Amino acid sequence: MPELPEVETIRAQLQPLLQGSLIVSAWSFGTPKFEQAEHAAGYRVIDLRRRGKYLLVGLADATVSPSTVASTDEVTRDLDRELVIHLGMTGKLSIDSRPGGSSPSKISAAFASRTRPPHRRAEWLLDDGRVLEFTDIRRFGRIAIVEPGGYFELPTLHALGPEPFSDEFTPELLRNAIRSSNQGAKALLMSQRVVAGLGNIYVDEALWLAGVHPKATNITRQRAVELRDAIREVLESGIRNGGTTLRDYRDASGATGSNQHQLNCYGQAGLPCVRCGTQMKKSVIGGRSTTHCPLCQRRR
DNA sequence: CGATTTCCCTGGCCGC
DNA sequence: TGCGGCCAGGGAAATC
Repeated sequence: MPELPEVETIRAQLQPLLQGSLIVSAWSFGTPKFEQAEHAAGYRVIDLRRRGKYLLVGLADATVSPSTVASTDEVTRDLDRELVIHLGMTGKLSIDSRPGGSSPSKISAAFASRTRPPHRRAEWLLDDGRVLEFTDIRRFGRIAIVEPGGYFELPTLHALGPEPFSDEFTPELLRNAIRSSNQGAKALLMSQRVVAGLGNIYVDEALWLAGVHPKATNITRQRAVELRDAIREVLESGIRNGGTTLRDYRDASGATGSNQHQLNCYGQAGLPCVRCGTQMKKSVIGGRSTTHCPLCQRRR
């Protein structure tokens, strides 16, 4: 279940490997959620950015000189398209570096006749013969080609809240959102509208760390500061540890993360709270399994 | 309009 | 060993 730290880990790995590469050909599984991958053919990769759990691959027309690419910073400019990739539950990105042939035509022919594993959903052939591969067992992922910044086709990305590490993400924003909704803290944080990038694991961890009940609809100013800080802390931990691998998650090199060893709340139902010893309780919120400590996370 | 529920998918796991 | 049933869950659509 790739959340912000997992996507950021993958982004950081792929950025130096993909920046400047020309996508000469593309293949997709052919279903609506993946078929737009094919529209990336003929574009050059300018940069890799991330918004929440979305990976944004900046593309420019193939006529753009690769030498101009190296000088681009993270500011979005001179992009002709964006390739949007969401990993869903089981999405993985990898690069096959095997030589695809000795000439461009042989490379293309090899790509066209390539055998693909059962869960491959998209592939992009690069001009040096490498192949960027997208594999997604459960097909909860999503690939789209959009005009730069034109996210209306992807409602969650379109209405995405601020990045958790940005100055825009303030305790006041958090507090106002929680107080002005009946949804409860967890459901709100899961919606991506208040802050971007949290999923089931890191939400449970952040609420536990800050001592906020998952269904809280009110929160003091002080606790809003603590929750803001807790969100940043659990995400930083996730990034530092290369992501959380419970079952499926692998980074772009196929390696597991190690943040699963740092979890204090997610998956701990029935076990004693590591902070106070009270038995952790399981519930269901918005169809997602939820764990919290009834003592540390009281409703107020 | 906001909140809640359902659905999409597949593999792993459990009990019989 | 085989098999039915259940669980996991992000986001979009349907429904309340």
